[in-house]
Amino acid sequence: MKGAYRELEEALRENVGPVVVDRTQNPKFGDFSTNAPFKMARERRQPPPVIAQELTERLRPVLEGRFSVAAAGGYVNFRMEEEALAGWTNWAAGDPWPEVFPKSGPKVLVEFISANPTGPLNVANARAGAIGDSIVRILKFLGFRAEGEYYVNDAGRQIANLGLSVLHFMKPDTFPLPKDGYRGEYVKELAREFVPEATPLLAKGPEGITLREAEEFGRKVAHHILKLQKESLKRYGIEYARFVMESEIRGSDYPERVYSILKGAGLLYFADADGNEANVPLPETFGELYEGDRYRYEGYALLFRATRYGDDKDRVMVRSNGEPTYFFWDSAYHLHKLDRGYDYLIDIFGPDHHGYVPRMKAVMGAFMEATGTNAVYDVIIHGQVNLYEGGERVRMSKREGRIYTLDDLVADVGKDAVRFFMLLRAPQTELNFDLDLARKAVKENPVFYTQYAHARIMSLLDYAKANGVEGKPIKDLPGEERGVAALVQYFPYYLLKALPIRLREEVWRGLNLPYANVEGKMDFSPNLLVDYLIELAHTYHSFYQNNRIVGSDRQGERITLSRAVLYTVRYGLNLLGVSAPERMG
RNA sequence: GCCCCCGUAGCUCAACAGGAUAGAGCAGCGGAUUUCUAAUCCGCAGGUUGGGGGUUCGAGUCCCUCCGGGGGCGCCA
Repeated sequence: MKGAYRELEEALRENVGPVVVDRTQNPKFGDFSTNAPFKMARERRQPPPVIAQELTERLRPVLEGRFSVAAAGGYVNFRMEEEALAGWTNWAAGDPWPEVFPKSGPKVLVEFISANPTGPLNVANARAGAIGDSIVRILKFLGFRAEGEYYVNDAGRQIANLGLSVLHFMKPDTFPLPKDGYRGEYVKELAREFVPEATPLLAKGPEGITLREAEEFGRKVAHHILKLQKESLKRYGIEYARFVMESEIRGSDYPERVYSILKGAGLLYFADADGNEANVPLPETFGELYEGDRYRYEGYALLFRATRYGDDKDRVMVRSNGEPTYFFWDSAYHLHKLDRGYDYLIDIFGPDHHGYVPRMKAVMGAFMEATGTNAVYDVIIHGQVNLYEGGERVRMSKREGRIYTLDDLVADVGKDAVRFFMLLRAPQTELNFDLDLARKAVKENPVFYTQYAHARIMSLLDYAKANGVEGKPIKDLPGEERGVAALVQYFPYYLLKALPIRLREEVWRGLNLPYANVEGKMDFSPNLLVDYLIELAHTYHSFYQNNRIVGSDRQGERITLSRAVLYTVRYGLNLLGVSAPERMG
């Protein structure tokens, strides 16, 4: 058995084609509907109601016993037959969700957070983490081979900076704090911990230390910070398939490959200080840009013709002083990803990285064209997070040390509330996070409200067991029971809705059903799943309030119904990274 | 100046690929409790979807334009 939604999709796709199945807005139209007749009207030069009528007659025998089918204007509406719905509910009460979709879909890589290992994770990282991890979980659930990945910028000037900052707090009089140095309380703490590693450097004094030595020391510190970040992530319920170190990318042959691919495609050139293309021939390899540590093309920057791929200016890959840009190393990393054979590569960036997207898309476009690789690359920019407390915006200031970290947030309101709240709105929108509300165990708090539905059912099942009441197969669904049962069947529907259309169609394609080839943006909407869970919780609370379960003449059936809700809420919360507690408080 | 996101009920937000009467929650008002967890439920009220124009059988959704809020525009990361 596959559940009502999947059975309907399959029947429609096999008999009509890749049409859109919707939940009806108004229950009087049934449970599901399709507006396919409107879409087919133009091509077939027939009015939608005529097509709707025809489809209705075609589908009736196919869906016999499962759905009643009715044409209404240009729509075709489907209503789950009571006996069939009873069967699907019995099925849902058997904890079926993990098996609903086969696990052999497209390979997807989702990169998220990738914060610099120079300090604790912050509130924006919490948003990216909740979104990214949830997307990976939902994709896996729907059969995709999805992985989360974290890119660690453990190399370069900022890491040297970190090292020098730590040295400064060890010997403030001897070692000046570098410009753009790190100064939070945590840096002082690191200064206390890293004395043994720093001893040789401290002896050399600020003038005696090379940039490379500062960076090597900084990297040790960075890896320690990364360890702390990993612990934060663990407390936050996020698990990655892997962490990729920038230092390893730098030491691999990927920088050389980036150079050779882009040069081969005629997409690199030297520019003078004014940005004008210079008549200076490119060397054969990336390595030949240097002689030892010396840059051979002093005064000339190496540019990538990003404008050929839609960016509004060409982008610097190696500065005129010979130092490659962040963009260059990131390109190497992304080439590495591309080489690993994913079908979809998704990056989740914060709103401050907005301007960075066109150049990444440009270089990825260039890589794919030059190497003949065919993957979909897209970037999700999530909105910023505003914390509110006591009705006022919580102002943060790095300089004054008033920063609110992921750890603070989790310690304050709990992992579950943070993750739930972070997913409450569409990823690209701004999010107002009400700390007071998140802390409260009241129904206005949607996390609590939803978890309570789960705990309530657990408690009910205990009570039923103690009273010798067992679940019985459902045969009919009178009164409010139907509404509860119907909503359970929407679960896979909302999982699909959380995906961009393109990936939704991949699911059907993977099941060898007709599918639509859809281009377009990779907009994920885990917030729709969140809304659904709140609605399911509400519907159950209402049913529970109005209907006695144990002791009623339908006690066995109502236990079965409650169990169907239980597993659905549990899996739903699990996909959000939120726990499903057995009891509250 | 250019680019991106956002603008829907008093507040926070939905509206799934352009489809049916724009939906929730909170706040407000009125009700329900010898409970299988009232940590809950039921009801009422609340809208010119920022303004204007266009495309369409049909627009909150697409296009143009204006207004407002946020973000980005570096040989920083």
